[in-house]
Amino acid sequence: MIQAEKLRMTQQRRVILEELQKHHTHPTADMLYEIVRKRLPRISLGTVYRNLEILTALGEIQTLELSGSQKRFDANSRKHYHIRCMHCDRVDDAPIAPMAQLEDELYQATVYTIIGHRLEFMGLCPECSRKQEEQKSV
Amino acid sequence: MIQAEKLRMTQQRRVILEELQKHHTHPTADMLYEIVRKRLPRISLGTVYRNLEILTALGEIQTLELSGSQKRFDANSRKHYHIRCMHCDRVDDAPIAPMAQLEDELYQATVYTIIGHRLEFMGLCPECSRKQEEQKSV
DNA sequence: CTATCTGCAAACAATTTGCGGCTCC
DNA sequence: GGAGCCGCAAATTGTTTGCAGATAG
Repeated sequence: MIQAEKLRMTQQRRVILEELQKHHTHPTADMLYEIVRKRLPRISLGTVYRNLEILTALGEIQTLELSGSQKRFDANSRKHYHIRCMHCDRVDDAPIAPMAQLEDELYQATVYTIIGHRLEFMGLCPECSRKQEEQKSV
Repeated sequence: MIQAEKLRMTQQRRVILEELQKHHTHPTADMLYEIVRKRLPRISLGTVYRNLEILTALGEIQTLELSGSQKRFDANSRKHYHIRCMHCDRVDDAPIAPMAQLEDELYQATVYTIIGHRLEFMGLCPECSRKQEEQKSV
């Protein structure tokens, strides 16, 4: 259990949060590590992981478990959906509102107590769509 | 690229498929390994992984990338949603039909070419719901 | 001061892979 | 007979953790 009042605002924690807020690319831990390293060259990947976990527990950011082998991090902690490019792994916000009513549909049908849902779209980003079109026409 | 006509039906491959078809628990690779080991004690975990990958490529089964650190496998290769118990990690089919119209909603709003979506529900299974109720009343 | 935090390196967990021998067709 | 497969063990990948020294408040 993390107690907010015991936390310090270290240089590392502040820079990690600032850089995540700046980048809207939903970076993985190691991508963010490379970004943060430009400002704090001696930071370690372990510190990045530790702080991302703490910031998530505080509700400052959110940890995304999308398909793919790596977690992604998002400075926007409000509920929203994502779309991922199946070709280059780019992740963007899906511009549609969360649909709580999806859970209502299940409510009568399941023996589970429903707590939430995750919706993720798969597709091709504009760049990869274009490349694929070029392929076809050859 | 896997070519179906070059594949053999080995004992291992057949038993892995049979056991996955028997169990509707959406097992992880190591759970299935333990199950299959009762019939083929000398099988290796690597063989289980290799065959699950091949059977997925053939469309015989599907690999589920739900939240959590391990992949799950499902002998039902048709599109359907799942619900996972946040407490004990049990996974069941979510008894509602796939909603292709979710993708229509995004269609006009995004610059992506939409190819599909994944929807996963989180909740508490009956056993864990009950246990939590008991906790409260203490 | 001192509890919390960091860098480092080792540990861990899930999955993948190289290899030499085996087996299905 | 030989391409495809297996068991085994080592490698890889992403993430977590133990520890001794550093630092925020």
